[in-house]
Amino acid sequence: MPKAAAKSRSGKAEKTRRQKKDPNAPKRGLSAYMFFANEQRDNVREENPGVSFGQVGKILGERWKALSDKQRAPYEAKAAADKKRYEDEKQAYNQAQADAEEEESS
DNA sequence: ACGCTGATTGTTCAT
DNA sequence: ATGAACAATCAGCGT
Repeated sequence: MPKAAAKSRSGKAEKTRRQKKDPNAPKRGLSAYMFFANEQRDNVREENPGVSFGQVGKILGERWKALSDKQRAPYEAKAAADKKRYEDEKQAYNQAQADAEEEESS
């Protein structure tokens, strides 16, 4: 194991509370679950017809972990690729900031 | 140097 | 259009 996350993810079951305060918020990349859900969404719904989002959502999460590490690998790979995408915006964001600063200095 | 928190991402479903 | 469980993330900031 590389390392252990000794914290319960900020422990906040709030909700999609976002709304950044940055000018061009470099929204991070998607996560492995996003890609996994993209592929499994139809599969899960296929095996669980009639299940409302409540069930599908939970089942989806259960199956997600049900996969083997190498099974999630492709999704993680996408997540990594997506993160790269985010890197680009984050970089542009940093640069834009520096640029704005320069302008501000002007 | 170290760790935490917050912000974000997409699905489905209903309203 | 948005919210909510489901999971990952991980980059920036503060101490």
